[in-house]
Amino acid sequence: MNYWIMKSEPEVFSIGDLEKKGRATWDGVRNYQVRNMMRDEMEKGDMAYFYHSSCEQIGIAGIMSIISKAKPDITFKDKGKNNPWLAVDVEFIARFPHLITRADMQATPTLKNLKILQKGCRLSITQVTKKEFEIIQSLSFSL
DNA sequence: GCCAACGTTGGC
DNA sequence: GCCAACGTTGGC
Repeated sequence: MNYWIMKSEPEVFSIGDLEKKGRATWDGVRNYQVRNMMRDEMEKGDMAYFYHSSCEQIGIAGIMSIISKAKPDITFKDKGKNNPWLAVDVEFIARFPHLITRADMQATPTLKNLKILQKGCRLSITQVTKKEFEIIQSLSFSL
């Protein structure tokens, strides 16, 4: 069982959109490092936080689970080339009553190694430890 | 909107 | 395979 943080711009796809749909395909990943993680390390049953990026309120908005293995990303449209990209299906679990902001996480010393907080991190999906996952969950209650 | 930090591309 | 130029990401 693995734990993840997955970024999305809420103007494109938000936790509210996922809540309405219940399930969705996490597609559009166009980074080989991220693709390889999806292919090699993501498993059905993994847990993931939904992170809102590039917006007014940056931070973790809720929880979802991974409900499929990596499969071809059908949003890739380039006939003549074979499709290197992958997607996974996710399912809504919960929306946090209050967003856990980036600043909240930066102010938490035990989260200082979070990849998402490192300068220059542009990976849309990063793995977190079980410990970090639990610390974030505890923040959702204490804020 | 700015810009640093990456990733990708393409000529050599 | 090197590396400059370019494009993209994403916090601020």
